[in-house]
Amino acid sequence: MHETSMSPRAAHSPQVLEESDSRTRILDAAEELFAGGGYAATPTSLIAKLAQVPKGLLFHYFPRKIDVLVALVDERTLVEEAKEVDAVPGDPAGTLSKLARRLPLRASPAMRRILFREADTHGSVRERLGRLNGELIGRARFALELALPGARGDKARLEVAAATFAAVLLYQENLCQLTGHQIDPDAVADLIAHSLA
Amino acid sequence: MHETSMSPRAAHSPQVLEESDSRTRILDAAEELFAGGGYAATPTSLIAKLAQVPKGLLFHYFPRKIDVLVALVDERTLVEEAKEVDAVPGDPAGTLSKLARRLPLRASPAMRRILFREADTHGSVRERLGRLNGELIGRARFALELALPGARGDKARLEVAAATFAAVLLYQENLCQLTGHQIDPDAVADLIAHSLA
Amino acid sequence: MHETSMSPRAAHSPQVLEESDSRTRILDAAEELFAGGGYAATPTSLIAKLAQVPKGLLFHYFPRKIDVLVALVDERTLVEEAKEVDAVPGDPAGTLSKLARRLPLRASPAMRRILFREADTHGSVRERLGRLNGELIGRARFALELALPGARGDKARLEVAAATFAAVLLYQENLCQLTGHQIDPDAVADLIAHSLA
Amino acid sequence: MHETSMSPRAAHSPQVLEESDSRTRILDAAEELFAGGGYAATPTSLIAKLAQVPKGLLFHYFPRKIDVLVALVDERTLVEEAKEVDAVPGDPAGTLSKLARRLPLRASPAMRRILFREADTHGSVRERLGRLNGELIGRARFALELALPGARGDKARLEVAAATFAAVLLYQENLCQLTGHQIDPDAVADLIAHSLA
DNA sequence: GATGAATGAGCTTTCATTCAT
DNA sequence: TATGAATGAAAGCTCATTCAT
Repeated sequence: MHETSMSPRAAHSPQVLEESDSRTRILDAAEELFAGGGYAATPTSLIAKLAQVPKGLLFHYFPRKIDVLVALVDERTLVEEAKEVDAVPGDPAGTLSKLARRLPLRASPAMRRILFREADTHGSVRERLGRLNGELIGRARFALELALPGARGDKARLEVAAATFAAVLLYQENLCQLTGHQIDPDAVADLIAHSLA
Repeated sequence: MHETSMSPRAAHSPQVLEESDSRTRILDAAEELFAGGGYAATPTSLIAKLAQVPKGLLFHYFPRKIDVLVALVDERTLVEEAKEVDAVPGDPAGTLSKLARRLPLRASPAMRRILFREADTHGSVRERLGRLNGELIGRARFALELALPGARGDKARLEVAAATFAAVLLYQENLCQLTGHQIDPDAVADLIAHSLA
Repeated sequence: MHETSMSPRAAHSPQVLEESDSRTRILDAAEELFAGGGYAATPTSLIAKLAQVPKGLLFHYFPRKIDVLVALVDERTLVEEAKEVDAVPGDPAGTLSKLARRLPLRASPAMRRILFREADTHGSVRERLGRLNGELIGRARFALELALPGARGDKARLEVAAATFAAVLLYQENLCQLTGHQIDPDAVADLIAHSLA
Repeated sequence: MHETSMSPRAAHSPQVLEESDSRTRILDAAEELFAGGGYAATPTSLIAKLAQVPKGLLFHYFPRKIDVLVALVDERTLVEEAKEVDAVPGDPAGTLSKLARRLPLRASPAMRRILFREADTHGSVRERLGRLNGELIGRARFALELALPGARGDKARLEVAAATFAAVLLYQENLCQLTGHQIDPDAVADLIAHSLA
């Protein structure tokens, strides 16, 4: 409806998904391929082919291959400030469950897989992974503090609980699928809540 | 019977010890390099150089590069049957702590890093990672069952506790060091024990 | 009279001086870069960047890269007719010294370096280098004839003297600086004068 | 005689010219091409083709393209110590002429052309050119000292004469052929001898 | 005139793998 | 079993040149 009524030049307007700009298509392709086969094993030629751009254009935007990975990490793993944590006082299990459900923050599963795989190869990736992990722990800690207003458990135990929950969340998504072992975040939330009771 | 030394002779003659055989040195080098930079980013020439063997010899033992990885996974990630779990009835926290301290099973930290990184690339690696994870969970479950003879918590909760503990152990070793966030396994053991009380 | 500004208009309007026109800036940049790294090793993109013009504009003025070199040679190595040679009769040494001091003719040191380097690659460059060399020899010969009115030495010896002086002048500038060996043109002028005495 | 009596493997022995080893053929090809078109404008693929070796082998011997140039300079521009200079006392002109005829030292004309062209691009090349020039001047000075035992001219003038002769020799070979202007070294030797008389 | 994204051929280099010895 | 020269496909990257705006 919109497309036909606009103009013959509508094909070039940004809202037409099929024709998103080249740079974005390159990053899309790279995200998919890096997540699937790893950075080192993905030739730039394959990225270009999947993105349907000539190989030279890839290097127009990203002078070196590593710049594609860096751009991906810079632009697609933004860890937004935890504006509001949806905590339910007196219900730490439910609070953690809610947190788990909002997890993606702004990094797709593919991006998180990339962060894990390439972390020890490239400094900037490692730093982002650290930030993501830190933010997740911080958010879990904050949520638990709100959910347990009495501050019943000591600080240290809260910290451990937050780190454990973060570990399960990141671990499960990135690796349990590889092994086939599933962990139900809600059950873990429940477990942790019990331990703080 | 012996899996690392093929010839009984080599294993016994003392002077061979210092000049460990070429095949072993190749695997040692590959383990180090694959863990450090990843399989795809490690040239066979570098493996040969680090192992101090000529390039041709590497291909004598391992006709294709992938065979080095497969051999590594086959020979250096053996998950031994949990013959005995050192459980202390009535002390689930201590029991888990003991389990954590014996974790290496028979896969070195380097090998575990390799398993994680290359899991989604090579089927045989993925399968091993699954086995390792499964074995760890199973052992944690069994340990907890022994430590809590009354079977106080229901089966499902025990399972979640075991999976959570396994997740933290593997997560921390493989990724916390990358991010700098430390998790104390003993504190997690304590946390989980509390949740089962 | 004015050699750099082709159009009288540009030469007179004051505001144009600081923003010298794009074409000139391109040639300035190319002269510097070709002299420094050689024609083949200098990318057009670098010329454009140094000239602070967009890449496309360079190809607007010079459709092919080689046209930049040709324009440089055409416009910046003009060998002017030897209108007047400042000869001092009876003082061949002083006459040659004067000639040496006016050497630049109208080719900068950078342009002469370019002529030497690219001579065997591009015909038009080679031809210019030949003209420059010929003109220099001719001028030296003429100067010596004027300085030695008696025509004491035979013609052939005068010719050799002129060629030797030209060789030293061109050689010294283009290569002595590379090797660090200095030749004082005045001393050579003196030497040659003696040989003709 | 030797070849046939040695063994069937004689075909691989070094004295069979037709089958000189790959590394030498690569350097031969590079010398020819670098002298002709310049280092930067010569693709490694062309070197390999002319040398009749696969492209990969070139990089087996010379990991980077520049290493070919460096090897050429290292191995084919040896400046031998001037053991004996063939000086004729009382005949400086003849002495210089003799020197000129032995000029090649051990750098072929092609190698000398390469030294000149690539001198300002690569430090090691520049250094060799400097050494070559210095050695030539030194030899000319020494020859003149022997030829003029009375040390009639002062030291400084001898030095200038030596430098001038060296300049003409190097200049003529590398550049006069480009421009077509010939300088007869014997005539220059004569000229210089006169100036020292 | 001015602009910079787009293009693809070609460049240097890497690398797994082979093979004669 | 041991060796390293040999091989060529493919990788990352460069670059002159075009072209729509």
